[in-house]
Amino acid sequence: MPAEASTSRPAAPPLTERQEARRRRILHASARLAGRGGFDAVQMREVAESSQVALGTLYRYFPSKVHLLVATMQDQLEHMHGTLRKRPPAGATAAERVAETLMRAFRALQREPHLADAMVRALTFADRSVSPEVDQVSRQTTAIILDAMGLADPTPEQLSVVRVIEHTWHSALITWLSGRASIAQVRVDIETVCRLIDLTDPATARS
Amino acid sequence: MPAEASTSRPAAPPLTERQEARRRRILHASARLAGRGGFDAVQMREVAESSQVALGTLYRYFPSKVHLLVATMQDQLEHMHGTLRKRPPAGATAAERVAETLMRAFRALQREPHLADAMVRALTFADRSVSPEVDQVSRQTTAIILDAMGLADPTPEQLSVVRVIEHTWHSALITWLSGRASIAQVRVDIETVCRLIDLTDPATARS
DNA sequence: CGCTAATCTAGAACAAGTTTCAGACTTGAT
DNA sequence: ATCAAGTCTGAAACTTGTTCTAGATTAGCG
Repeated sequence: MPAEASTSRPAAPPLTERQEARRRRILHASARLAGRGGFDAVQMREVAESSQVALGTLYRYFPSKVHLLVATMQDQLEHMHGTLRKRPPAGATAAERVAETLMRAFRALQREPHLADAMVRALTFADRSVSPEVDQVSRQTTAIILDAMGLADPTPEQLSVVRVIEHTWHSALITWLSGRASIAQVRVDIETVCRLIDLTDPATARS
Repeated sequence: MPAEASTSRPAAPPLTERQEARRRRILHASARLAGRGGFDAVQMREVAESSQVALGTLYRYFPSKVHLLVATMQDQLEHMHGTLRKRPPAGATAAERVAETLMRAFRALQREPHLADAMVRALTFADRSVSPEVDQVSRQTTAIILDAMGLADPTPEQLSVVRVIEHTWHSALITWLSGRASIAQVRVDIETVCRLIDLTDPATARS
């Protein structure tokens, strides 16, 4: 499977400038509303009005609220990945670096808990019709973790470890967002799951 | 914190027989509809009609669709735990037994993928207002895993491992349900995360 | 039994996601 | 410049979760 081709739909027609601008306005409005009351505060009519676009147009760009929020998350993740590239984690072992990276992301989310709520809820609530977009988010997250590990071409075993880390990351986030786990618990759980890394291949520790 | 008291609301008034029967009918209808089309197929009006109860009554018993589906999951989990007790897993190590238990549960869910979809989506979509109920499900799951490990009083470290396993379990289930991961991948991920068990305390292996 | 409070019912009403449609506007090609 | 095809708009309609109300029923109690 080709690396880039798989991230774009069958043949995404290129957007004109005005269309690109509309798309931006929509994503911006979505993030703004989400930053206020979370998932419920992102109301499609309000997003449309706020981004100066007709409701029908909003649905042409994003076929559902979940699509919209997942796209919003893609947007935010790109930011995050960029930021992380600039100041890479400094831990000695791969496990430490991944844990540090995730905790850094976690602190960023803590600053915008409502936005985090909207994005994560959308992500886990997404059904099959959103699979390509969710998958894209997953790939992006995988890339961030592999970056932190300093791995270029992981073994299937290591990929499984990365998936388990992502599982833990998403689910721990949810339990925190819904008030069922403390920040401390999330940290401990992240550190716990990161131990799997050195278990799989202690050689990645120093490199 | 008291063991039993925390699972029941401030003072759950005892239900009369007819009320108990209504509650059963509702849960049964919910599971039946979920078994067909999953989350979307569980429509409150239809649940009400199907269980011969007025819509308002349904909402008195379960204050939202998510509450209803989480309660449905509690119901199913009890079944499952009972079944598991009768034929406990036979692995040599704690990790093997937990993996076997989860895979058994997974196979059960595969038989009713739509029901699984409805329950898991509800679980992860639940907001703070459903926390007590979701927490109850979480405790039940924890109990099942600790049972499989053969642990009576776990350390905080071990509890973190169990939480990570639960995180992985839920999230892996979601990726499978939304068609983004294969059954084989789920198995591998479960086995991967279970390795954390022996890492924490190899002594639990035989017991 | 007869009363009172709580519960249940049928149905309307409301809220927000989604769909639809007729007409106005853009875009790209000729 | 002009035409056809595609896109955008505004507004109404539809769907399903949720709330509300007025009246009927039931449960518990003296």
